[in-house]
Amino acid sequence: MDIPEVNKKTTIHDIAKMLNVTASTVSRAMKDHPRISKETKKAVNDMAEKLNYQPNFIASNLRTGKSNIMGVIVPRINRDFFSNVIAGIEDVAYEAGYSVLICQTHDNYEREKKHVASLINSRAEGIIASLTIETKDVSHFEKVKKSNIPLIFFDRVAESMDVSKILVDDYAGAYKVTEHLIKIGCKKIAHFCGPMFINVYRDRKRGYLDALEKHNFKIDTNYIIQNDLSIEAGKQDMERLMLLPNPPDAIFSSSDYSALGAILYLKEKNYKIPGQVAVAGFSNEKFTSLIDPGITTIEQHSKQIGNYIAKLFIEEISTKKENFIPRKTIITPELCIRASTLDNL
Amino acid sequence: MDIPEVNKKTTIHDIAKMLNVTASTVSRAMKDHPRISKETKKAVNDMAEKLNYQPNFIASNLRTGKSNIMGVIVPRINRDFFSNVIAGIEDVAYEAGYSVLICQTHDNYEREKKHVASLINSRAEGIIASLTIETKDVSHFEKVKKSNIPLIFFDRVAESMDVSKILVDDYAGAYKVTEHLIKIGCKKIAHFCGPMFINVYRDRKRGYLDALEKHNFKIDTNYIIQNDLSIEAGKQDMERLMLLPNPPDAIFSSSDYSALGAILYLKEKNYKIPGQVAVAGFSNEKFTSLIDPGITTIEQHSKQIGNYIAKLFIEEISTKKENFIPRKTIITPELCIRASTLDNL
DNA sequence: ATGAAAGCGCTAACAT
DNA sequence: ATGTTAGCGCTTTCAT
Repeated sequence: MDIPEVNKKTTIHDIAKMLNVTASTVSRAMKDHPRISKETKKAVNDMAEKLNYQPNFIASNLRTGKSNIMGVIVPRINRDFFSNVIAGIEDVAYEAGYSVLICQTHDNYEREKKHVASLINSRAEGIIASLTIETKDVSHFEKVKKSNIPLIFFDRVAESMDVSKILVDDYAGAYKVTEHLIKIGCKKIAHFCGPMFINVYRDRKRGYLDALEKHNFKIDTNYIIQNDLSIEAGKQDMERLMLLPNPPDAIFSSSDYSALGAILYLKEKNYKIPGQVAVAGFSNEKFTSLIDPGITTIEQHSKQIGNYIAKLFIEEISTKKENFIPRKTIITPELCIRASTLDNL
Repeated sequence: MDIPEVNKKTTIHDIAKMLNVTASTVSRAMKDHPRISKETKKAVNDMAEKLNYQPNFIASNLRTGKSNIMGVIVPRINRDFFSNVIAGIEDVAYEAGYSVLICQTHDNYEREKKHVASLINSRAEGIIASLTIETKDVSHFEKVKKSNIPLIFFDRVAESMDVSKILVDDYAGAYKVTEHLIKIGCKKIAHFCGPMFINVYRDRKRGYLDALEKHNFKIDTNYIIQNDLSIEAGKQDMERLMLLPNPPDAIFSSSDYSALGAILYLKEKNYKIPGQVAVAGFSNEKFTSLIDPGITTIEQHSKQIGNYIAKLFIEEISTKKENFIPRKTIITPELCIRASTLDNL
């Protein structure tokens, strides 16, 4: 009463048996090995086709110790910055024969830990990561290093770790935006920032503060608000700011999303943007150019960052470990001036 | 001159040797096997920790024939619809112990073929896919079936294939939008559609046509334009429409992106929206609620679709093949009325 | 409660 | 140009 094993997948042994050769020959024929005859190759490929043979990557990976997998861990895939970086990585990776395994943490620390463990256990050949907003302890990434898996951080990086990092010059970006706001005549420039243990938010705040100081502005701590940088937070905190006895005439937000929230609030209350309040964000999310008014923001060259990371990864993999020196690369971002800060007079 | 093998990864054999037990015992101890003593388990786990042991999923997968991988293929990950579906899949999948392997095709047919092959070869336990805009020949998906890998399509599906499909009722969505435009007083309703070999665009067009007929509208083929549904296409074709001798007073676009393009053009030329032209899209992309005017569109319940797909997948996997009957599920979408169609009088 | 042994499917060094 | 053989790291049946 046994059901015939119709479900069993074809292996190279099945092909070998049919052709009266050995598995090695089949294996070699499939990889176009130079000293397998043309006829054998054809026979093998035809038989493979006929039997619907599907090579088993798992077996091959186990044998060769190579998985050809590049793991990428990002907070979320629907942010333009991250999806562009991923697209940039993919282009280079596919070209070089790697698969890209995309993992999103949804900014959840536990999920980040799980993804990292899973990538190590799946023998990913390298891990590219941007930290969650919650990540303080990076011991899970230390394990990656210990396992001799190349690790590259970008954007939200673990500064304590001795690995390659690709960063946007957040300080310079923030400085440029702030200086631009000063130039168009803003006198009371507020700032939304994220948690200070994240490098990007810390650096953007520093850029903001330094630009103000450089231009002899007095720092008003009431104008600096830390929140989760969501649209909702932008709305609420913009309201808080506008209800101050001395409300600001500009807001520089560390995120386009909270900048958008600010705009939504200001429009609802019929403030003029710019005029009464100028608004600037950070990241050049697609929507910043679509809404009215367009939001002044910072372009981070995300796709090029992705290309660069992937190239760096391939370089690191193909360099002997002891000869590879981790490097920090800083990309200079660009100011995109749009209607939200065209003039504040 | 030999470099000591410091790079070699710890295996269960190393742990076994250290503890004077066998690999079987270590393997069992790690999986909390009932008849391994508490002490042995503790010793094994401690030693594993000490030697920085990382289980090799590849070896384990090869042995058990299970990869625990759910492959998801979508055109692009930065569309809200797809990223929400993915998030919905992830929630259920992780809960059930599966990893989700996200693949994006960028609407490129060759990439779709590669992803499919790669998922088969990596022994993914199931594939969930939404086709590229270019896909006509689905023989690569036939191979998935032949390899006995459960396959589920959603949104852009291969109708010819006998597998489970989850669809939004595009017809009903389009019908609702069109009827809504009629109700607010539009007399000349134009339509942007995508390629007719894609089910969703065909169904949306049918819904549009049927609603018009139902209300005794004469169909004007000049008002129906097929394009790639991008922002750019929306701009250009809106211009074409407005330059007709008898321009439309409403546009229903099969995509939010081309609806946005239409709005950008209309705003630039100072048409009143609505008033002169009402605009509606499809998909409820986030930006539709953010721009001014908000765009009337169709919400597809994307996250729930993801949850549902993942559950269906798990059901299919855990059902004997001969007992599983593929089913088609149709989700009813919802009309979201926003400022762009509030009234056209 | 633990050990011995076989094998998942593939590759590659070493034959011939 | 092809065959032989061993083994990647793990699981699991059968044995004790």
